[in-house]
Amino acid sequence: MEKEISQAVIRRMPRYYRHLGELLDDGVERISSNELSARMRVTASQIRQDLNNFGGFGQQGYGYNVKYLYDEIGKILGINQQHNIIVIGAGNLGQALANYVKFEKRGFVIIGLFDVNPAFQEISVRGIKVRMMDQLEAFVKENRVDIAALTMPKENADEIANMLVNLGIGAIWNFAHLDLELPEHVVVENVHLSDSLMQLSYNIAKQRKQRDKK
Amino acid sequence: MEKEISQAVIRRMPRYYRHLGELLDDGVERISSNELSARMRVTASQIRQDLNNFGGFGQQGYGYNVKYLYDEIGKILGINQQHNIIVIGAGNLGQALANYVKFEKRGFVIIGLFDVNPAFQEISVRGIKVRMMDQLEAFVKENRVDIAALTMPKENADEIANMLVNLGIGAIWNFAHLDLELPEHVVVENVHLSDSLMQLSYNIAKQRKQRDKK
DNA sequence: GTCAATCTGTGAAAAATTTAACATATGGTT
DNA sequence: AACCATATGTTAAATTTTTCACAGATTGAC
Repeated sequence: MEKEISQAVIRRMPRYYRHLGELLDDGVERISSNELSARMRVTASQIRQDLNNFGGFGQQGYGYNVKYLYDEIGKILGINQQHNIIVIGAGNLGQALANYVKFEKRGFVIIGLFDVNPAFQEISVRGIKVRMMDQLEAFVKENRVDIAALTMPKENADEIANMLVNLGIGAIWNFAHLDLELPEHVVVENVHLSDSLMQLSYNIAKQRKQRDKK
Repeated sequence: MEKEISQAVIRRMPRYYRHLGELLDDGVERISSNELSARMRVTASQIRQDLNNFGGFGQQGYGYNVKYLYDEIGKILGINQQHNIIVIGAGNLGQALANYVKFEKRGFVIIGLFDVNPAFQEISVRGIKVRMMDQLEAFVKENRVDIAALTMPKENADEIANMLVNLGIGAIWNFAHLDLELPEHVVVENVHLSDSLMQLSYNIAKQRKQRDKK
């Protein structure tokens, strides 16, 4: 009889994880929801509510043990287990992801990098050679792939995403600027940079209006 | 007496804009909230409520004129005016942003690219030479810069962000993996890729649980 | 020109999320 | 050992967000 935890809560968890990691690096051993609240600019109540969705990690009169809470949130987010990632699209963005060392510390390992452009065959990123798309199917069948990151142009993204799903891949990290049409059971996380930029643009205009009013 | 429009609504607007753009490309002239609802997998009611925050763009018995609505949302998002962007950090991610031609169509123009690493001085992206950080201040004073995109490592991100704000830049597109500490009036849009990846990771675990239960 | 079908804009209801409030447990101090 | 300050977990209230429902406007068919 587990209650579903809302995505609103899940979206906040990585941020808690990040701040706790920073506290850990700074040698802080314990923290109260109030202190964390001041640091993160959210209400202490929200922090306690969020955490209590997963269990009581704190102690009355003491607060939270930073290391313990950090580890627990890590488990919740599935960081305790390895995730193998392939990146489809070896342009700058694909290479940026492949280069990002920090991901590996969290168990996210880039095991393959694919592109249609033969020019990329020359390139290898952190020891991973760029493979051509016609090798994709064989690769996926030979290796466990948990996540496919789509960093290619949107034109054929939907087609390739469906192909990947048919090959058994259950999760897509989508950077292509479109909404993928995929079966229910596939987990999709979108990173729409242009959407983000437009939100920024809106808020710039809003801020200007507020300023001019004064 | 304007009511504040919630960020929840604003986050959805670029998605409407994107879908309307696709419809426009497909030559669709009009669309009802119901049709759009089916396409976008959100309720028709939400679409109508969202749009009505900004005004009545539709017509009873007819629906919405795609071109008109597209343009209106563009205006709302501030896409009708040019935004000059500088990118701090000329690594793969910075280059990816600088290379992304589509942004320019929406009025987002990358006018400068900066890095601390002298090795990048050789590189230029779409005609933009990478400048060294010591030229940043002069550049910002000579050019109107609306947005600074931070694509450098987190270590000095906060310091540089504050420097940029002191130079008069009012908006930060932050890709560094930390929460910036900036004055109230600065508009910040975060793109935390590792947060996104962790959310994906959580949802993968959740999906596995659901599947195994059956 | 009339009428049925369509579809928006909007007020109200329902649901979800956030914040407040507090009972109760723990730690540290004297 | 007793007591006060601290701080969680949790229930309840407040707020926000989403969905429902429908009056009224418009279109298109005949």
